[in-house]
Amino acid sequence: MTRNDLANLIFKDLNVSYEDILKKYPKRDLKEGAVVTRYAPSPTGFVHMGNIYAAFIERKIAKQTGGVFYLRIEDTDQKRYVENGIERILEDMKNFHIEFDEGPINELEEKGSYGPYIQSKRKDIYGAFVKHLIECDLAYPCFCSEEDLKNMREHQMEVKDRLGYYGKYAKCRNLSIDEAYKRIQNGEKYVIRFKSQGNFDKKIIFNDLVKGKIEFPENDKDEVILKSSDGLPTYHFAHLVDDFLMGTTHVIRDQNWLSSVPLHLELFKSCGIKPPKYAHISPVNKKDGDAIRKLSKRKDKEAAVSYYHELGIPVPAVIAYIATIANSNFEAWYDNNIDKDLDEFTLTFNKISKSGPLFDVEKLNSIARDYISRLKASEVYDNLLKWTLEFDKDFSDLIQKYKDYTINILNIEREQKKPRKDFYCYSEIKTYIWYMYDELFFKDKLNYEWQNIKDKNEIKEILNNYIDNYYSELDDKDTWFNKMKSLCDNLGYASNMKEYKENPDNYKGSIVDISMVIRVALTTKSMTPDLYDIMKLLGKDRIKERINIL
RNA sequence: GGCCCGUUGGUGAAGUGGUUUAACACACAUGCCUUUCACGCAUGCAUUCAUGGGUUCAAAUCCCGUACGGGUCACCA
Repeated sequence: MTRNDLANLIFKDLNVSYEDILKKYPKRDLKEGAVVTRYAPSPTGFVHMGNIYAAFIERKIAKQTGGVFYLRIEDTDQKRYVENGIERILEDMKNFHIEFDEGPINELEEKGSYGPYIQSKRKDIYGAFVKHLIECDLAYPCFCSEEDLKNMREHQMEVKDRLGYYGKYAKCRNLSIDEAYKRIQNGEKYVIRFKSQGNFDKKIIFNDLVKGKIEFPENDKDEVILKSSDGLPTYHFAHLVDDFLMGTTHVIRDQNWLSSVPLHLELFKSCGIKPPKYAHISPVNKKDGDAIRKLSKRKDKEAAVSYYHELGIPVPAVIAYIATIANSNFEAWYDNNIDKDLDEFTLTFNKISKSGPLFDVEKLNSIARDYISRLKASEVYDNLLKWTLEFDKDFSDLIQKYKDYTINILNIEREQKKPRKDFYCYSEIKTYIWYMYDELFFKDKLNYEWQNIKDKNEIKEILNNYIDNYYSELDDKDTWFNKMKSLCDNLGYASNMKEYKENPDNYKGSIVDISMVIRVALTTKSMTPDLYDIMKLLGKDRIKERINIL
């Protein structure tokens, strides 16, 4: 028996060879400096902000060098499969402007010539590689049962030895070819393990693009590379094969892979393949009381992609926030280049947080508020319409019926150097402007937020006097304000704030109180945008109507 | 337990041996403003960079120890 016989027995159904595959996947023809990255999720269909953060970085790094960014589905653990998982991933990514040059485009089809991009469809490819390794005496079948491994681990803990399948613990490593052959023929279950040549007492140094120089002991564990349960490779082996064949130049992945780097480096080395560059990024964190922990899809509502969609937080703002936590210098760039495309910003590895950014909803909201404030009224209208169509049908009917009117409302104190920053999301808008629609204003019992002046008679007197003797729709803002002052003088309220502050006892109140009465009467709210504009949009008849119901 | 990584204000952070008496932004507080709130403007908010020691004329920045936090040690990715 030779190793080749053993390899042939294990892969008797395989009809591609290692050499065939190498020929089938040529090196990518890229220009100097072009980077190839990938986003490689399990097909659980669940995308959360941590994924968006990682994918954003992966895509950005590739695209800014004129490289390739592709999607690879890592479904070697079939337990993780979720119906329509791929399509959901694709959709969420697309919503955050993360698109792939290559990869699956739905459950069945894909684009790009380095596929298949779904690992479960690459079984033969992995097989050919493993077969090659067995022939080269770099891999071997292992018949240890789960029970055996458990016992081994317990023993190791007892004698305080390093955990794992290595050195003297690697029992199947020295099985003769004949014995292995026989046991396989007898139908015994086995996995394929990598035959490590490493020495734990020796150090390797590698340069992580985010974390910097890191020193590790060499790998000496004979890790499983092919599982017996489904014949699919483990992550480590799929990483080697796929990232090599697909031409990944930079592997950007979660830092939980950092400690596997010695293994991966050895895998590449034994296969005579140049390893990719690595960048290990820390997960997005969240402050939970005093503790800092990973952003959790179960505990943190803001971790879910749907949170932004349902609230109507503008996607560009979320992306801008992601960019600011990815590279802190982005914020300054963004402030100075608000009109430029985000793709013009250059993301750098050494500015990526080593310890993991803290997700801060307040900060995100601030960016969103700022973003919406810079939009034109018509753009806000379009976005608002889109949101209401999905989440608030009644309101969407209303704003469509009064389209121009709505745009005018949204335009109050907008499209100027320093626009108002009232809302950070589209779901908030209704609570700010509902009173501008008679259909909503006269619908339910109103809850007026009266301030200093609460007396109904006083209020009515002020309002009637004002509407009958002062207000005209034709007035410009200065005239409007001067008339307000005259009203104050007439009723014993101070029209000049300075004088009022000096001698408050000389007056019943000030122009602030008078303005407030008018504001609350017309809107019920004590907080609104510019009163002059509101009144102008309402028109005198509707103003009268609102005064009369008091 | 072994092996790795990290630790600058309420938060994100800038900072890579010397104009750093630690930038900027968010948050917070106070004040100002010919209409409240908001916006805006102004001011305040780390004598100090987890901690102890060392190197140096000089350290947040380099080295060592300690503490705390995180990761990993699966036929899961």
